[in-house]
This record gives sequence, structure tokens and C-alpha cells, in this order.
Amino acid sequence: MELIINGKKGNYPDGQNALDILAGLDGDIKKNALAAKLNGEVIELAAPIHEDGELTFITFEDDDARHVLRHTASHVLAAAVKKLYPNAKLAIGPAIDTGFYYDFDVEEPFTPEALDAIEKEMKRIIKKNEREVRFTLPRDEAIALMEEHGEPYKVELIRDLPEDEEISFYKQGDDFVDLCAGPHLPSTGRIKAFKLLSIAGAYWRGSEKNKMLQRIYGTAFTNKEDLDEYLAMIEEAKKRDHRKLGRELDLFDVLDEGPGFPFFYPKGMVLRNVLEDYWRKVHVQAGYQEVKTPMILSRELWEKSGHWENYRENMYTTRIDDQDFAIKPMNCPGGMLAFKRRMWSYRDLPVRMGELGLVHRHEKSGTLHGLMRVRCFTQDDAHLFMTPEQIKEEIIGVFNLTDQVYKVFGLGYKVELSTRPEKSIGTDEMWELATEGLRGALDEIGVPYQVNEGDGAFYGPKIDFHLRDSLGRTWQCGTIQLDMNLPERFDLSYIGPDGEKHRPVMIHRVVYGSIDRFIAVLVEHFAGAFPLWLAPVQAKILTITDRADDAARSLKQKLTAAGLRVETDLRNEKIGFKVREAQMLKIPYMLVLGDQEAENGTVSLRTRSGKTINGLMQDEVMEGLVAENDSQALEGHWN
RNA sequence: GCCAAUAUAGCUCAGUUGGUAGAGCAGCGGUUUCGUAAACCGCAGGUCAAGGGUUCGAGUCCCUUUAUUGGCUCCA
Repeated sequence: MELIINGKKGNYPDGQNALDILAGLDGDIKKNALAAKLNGEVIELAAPIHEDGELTFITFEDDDARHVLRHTASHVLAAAVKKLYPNAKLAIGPAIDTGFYYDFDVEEPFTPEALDAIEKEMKRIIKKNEREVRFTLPRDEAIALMEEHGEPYKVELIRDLPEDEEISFYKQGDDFVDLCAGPHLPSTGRIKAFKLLSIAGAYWRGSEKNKMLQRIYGTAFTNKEDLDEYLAMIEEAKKRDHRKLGRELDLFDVLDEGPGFPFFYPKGMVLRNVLEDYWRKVHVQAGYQEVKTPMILSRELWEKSGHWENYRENMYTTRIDDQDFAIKPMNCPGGMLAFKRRMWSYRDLPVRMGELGLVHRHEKSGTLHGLMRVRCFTQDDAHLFMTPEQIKEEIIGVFNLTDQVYKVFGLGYKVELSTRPEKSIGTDEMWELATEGLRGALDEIGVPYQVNEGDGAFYGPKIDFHLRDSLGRTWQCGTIQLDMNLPERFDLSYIGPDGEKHRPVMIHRVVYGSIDRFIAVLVEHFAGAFPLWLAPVQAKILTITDRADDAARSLKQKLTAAGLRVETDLRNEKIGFKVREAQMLKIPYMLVLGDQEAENGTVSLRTRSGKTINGLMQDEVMEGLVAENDSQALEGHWN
């Protein structure tokens, strides 16, 4: 069989596989060969076979190869749905990080039972090992074909493609044809392991104004072991869900009585306070002052800031003495007033004013999610006022502070830059200057970042820090927003070296983001097994019999005096039972006291990881605990 | 807000085709004084999310509302 690789003709003898072909190619062509290594095994990927037998080869990294596998699986899903529901209209079906999905317009939503039937049909198609064949058509013929197939969504997609482009399709087996840029696996039999996971509603083209379609999610792997491992991983991840651990570890909860309004219990408050104490410490070091502004402020203020106009629907309001007031959804207007209280000299700048501010927002019911998305939360806010010359340095300062804080917790993060949205206030010049300020700072720091066009705040562009939860979903935590609009609206000024009034530039920023959300991230990150300095209970003293009670009480007193958070368990229970309970509460250290220890002033120390060290002197343990606590270590001293 | 699923004791869950609610753990009361992940016995605990309907009879079927979960949209 003759083939053409990047315009060069070559041979693809029968019986030769992609690996052989790859080995025979030189660098440039090899880069474009259609084969990939997946788990070390080279697999052949779908050759876009033209009717004249011409082949084009493209290479992929492992991730891309998995992508192709999943993309092909989504088309098998579409074929199965079309078989079982001939009236279903096809929308889109891409591969995603964790698998794939396909959107359908069907008369009746899919039921969980339908999912099983679809899965069965997919297995049948895979077993038949149907060939995936690519072909292209000119635009109008492509539209005609999809109209003939009764696929209005596909027609709409083609109409949005560039006019002069050939449209590519894949034919799978005898009768299933789908619009697709490809590539695909050469045949359906290559899908060795897949599973449909869930059904969800999703708007056509992601717009609330459009029809809601039915989306089926699934995942696929090259072998069953990988699939099983993935499914087991999901189950494992569910165990570290902060909503579950929050209840189990008695930290916090969200009750039906207050949807989106979380309760923090004593142990949760310890964690919260540790985070706040640490926050205050690093912010004082970074030259911040702290303020507290009111929770309820007048409607006029929110009109001036623009929030009344832009976020009225999401604000809780109240009336006092026949006047409209709003419960603050943000701290910035209050921050403006706190800055405006006096006259500032350029010598005073930058002014950095922090505030742990409790804000309330009416989030839509369907968006609430444990502590990650709530209706009231504390922002570790700060507003920085500066001259235009200080912008870059201040942004870099905030970035480094955020990086420093995340590192202490061992958290990795993703950086995104969001630019001017459609709904915005301020002049083009301001947006240009602000956006370039952020971009310039990121480039100077040299951190990789993703640009989200049009995703900025209505008053300015922003840099966001995203953290992952246990299931890999990302949540925005830190943010740095350059705001050149509010200083204008609030007529802020400082006196420059020339003795004239000048407009300061403002940065609005958070590091944790929401303390509540950050706690959720931390719980999932550590699976509830916090490092010593964060642990609500750092050590539990367990007695073997009540003969050690006095020794336990005095040890607790000593450790508490040294600034440690210690509890005793003097119950009349067996030591195994006490250990089990402390273990389930993920307490870092258990200090076991029996007759022997009570007599010679030692403890038997047991770590959370199950390691036991007998006969440690109590003073030695105390010193070790204090040192570990002060160092904010992620790893335990005795591990 | 939208699509779907779910809601039974503090927690995790059983409850057959409609016949009037059950287990384990936790809790409480006893007994047990015991060396590193569960001692034994007993007791108590529920307007089956709320409201309405069908039925002789509803935890089971239907409707509405609320909340939760997974997505979508949104997220200053």
C-alpha cells in the first residue's frame, strides 16, 4: 500500500505496524507520524485515510494518545445512542482530562438504566471492531450531508467553520457518520476499557439562553487495570471530601437550616484561628496594616462603587429607618472609605490595608458546594494604594507573598490571567495599562500562566491562583486585581512631589481567597491529617489504667503551658480502643501513660502513622513538639 | 436558576408486589482496671425532609416545596 507522509511517498507494507514505520522515519517526519506510546506500548492511531488511500501521520505524547482514545470512545458513545435513540440529535463530544462526554438532544432525559443499555451497545460496537475512516467534503456538501442526517447542531457547527475549509468526517462501521476534526483510533476494538459515569444537563454551546441538552460522561483507558485503578482512586478521593471529613473530625458543617451558611465547631475554629494568626504574622512582616469595615453600608455607597448596578441580584439588602442598605458582598467600598479618611503624600505610598472581612453573597442554589462555594465567607482581603510607578513591584510583592503562603502548606497552584470582560467600566487606556501591568509582572516573575480572555472583573483585569480539590476540580483561591476604576469613582488622591493631587492606583487582592474555601482545600489536601501546627488537637494523652490519671493531668498541664493543644483520654476503656479513636480523629501524636511511665516520667509516643517509641522522657517530647509546632513543618519529627 | 438523582435514628445503611419501622456504630446506665486500630451486658433513640393527594390502609404510588449530590450556567 502506498502512503504519503508530509508530501513524501512511502510504503506501508502489509504486516508492518506503526512502530516499524516510526523506526524507519527521520526526525521531522517522525514528529508527524500517527503513532504513540501509551504506557510504554506503541499503539497505532487512526490514520486519516482518504479515499485515494493517502495517509497522513501525526505523533502524540502519552497524554495526547489517551486523548485520542477517549475522543474515539465518545464517538462510539454517539453511535450507540443513535442506534438506541434514532431521534437523538448529536451536539458535541470531546475528550476531557478525566475521560470524555457527548451532548445529545433527546425527547426524554436519559435514565440510569438507559446508561447501562447504552454501555452494552457500546461494548457491542467495540467487539465488532468497526473501522474508523476519515473523509472530507467541501463546506456546502458537508452541510447537505448533515441536513440529510437530520443533525441541526452539526449544521450549525459547520456554518461557523471557516468558509474555504474542507470539512472532515469520520465514518464508523457501515452507517455511523460524525463531523469531527479527529484524529481517531483506527478501529473501535482499540478501546480496551471504558465506563459511562454519569448523566448531566448542559446548555448547548455553554449558554444559559440555549436549550439544555443531555450530557453523558464516561472515561476510557487502554487496559482494564488502569480503568479499575482510576475508579478506585475516585472512591479513595471521596473519602477525603471536606464535607465528610468536616463532620467526622468535628470541624464544621453546613446544615439544612442554613443553606450555604456554614457552622464552625470548636475544632474548626482552632484551625481557622491558626490560619488567621499566621496570616496576620506574614502580613505585618510584608508591611500591611489591618482595618475592619462595617458589614452593612448604605445603598448610595454601593451605587457609587457600581456593585448595586452590577450585582444587585446577588446582594442581601435591608432597610433601616426607611433607607436602603446592603450587607457587604465585598470589602472594597469600605476599604475606599478607610483610605479616604485623610490626605496622603506620595511618601506614604504604597499603603497596604488588610481586612479579614465577612462578606455575604446570594449565590444561586445549584452552585453551593460545602465550604467551597458558600453564601457567607471571610475574605483575607487587602487594598493596596500606590503610584503608577509602583504597580509592578507591588504585584510582584503580592505574588511572592501568595507563593510563600501556599508553599508553607505544600500546595501547588495554577496561575491564570483574566482580561477585560464585555460588561465593564473604565476607559480603554486604563484597561490597557492595568492588563499590561499584570502581564508584565507575571513575565518578570517567569511563572507559567493561562490567559482567560474576557474573564476579568468589571472594574479591572486579574491574576488568579487556582488550587485543586481531592477530585481534581480547581477552585479559585488567591487573586490579584488591578483596579483603576474605583479610585476614580471614589475620587481618591494623594499629593505628589509637585504638590498637586494625583490619582492612586489600587490593587485588590486575597491570598487564601476565602478562609472557608481554603480550609476546605486544606482538609482535602491533607485528608484531615494536618501537620502539627494546624492540627486542632496536637497530642492526646491516653492512660492505660486510672493509676496513671494524675501523671496524665500534670503532663497535660505542662504541655498546655508550653503552648500546645493537648487533650487527655482518662476514660475507663482499653488502650486499644483509645488508640483507635485518636487514630480516627487523625491526631498527630498519642502519648500513652501506664504504670511504668507514670513512675519514671516517660511516655510511650505513638505517631499517627502507627510508629511507637517507648520510654521517651516527657521533657524531650515537649521540646520536640514545641520545635515541630514552631517550624510549621509538614513532616512529623518522629516519623 | 437549569437538567438528573437522592432524602429512613447523631453517623453509615436495610426495609420484598402498599399492611403500620430495623441493624451496626455513636450516645446513656452498669460490669470490667485492661499496654498501642473495636471488652461484655442492658437501655434509650425516628411525625420515615415538609405539605398535599390516591387508597380501607402510604416509608413504599402521584403532586408541590425544601435540602443535598453530580453536572451546566454564574462566581465582583
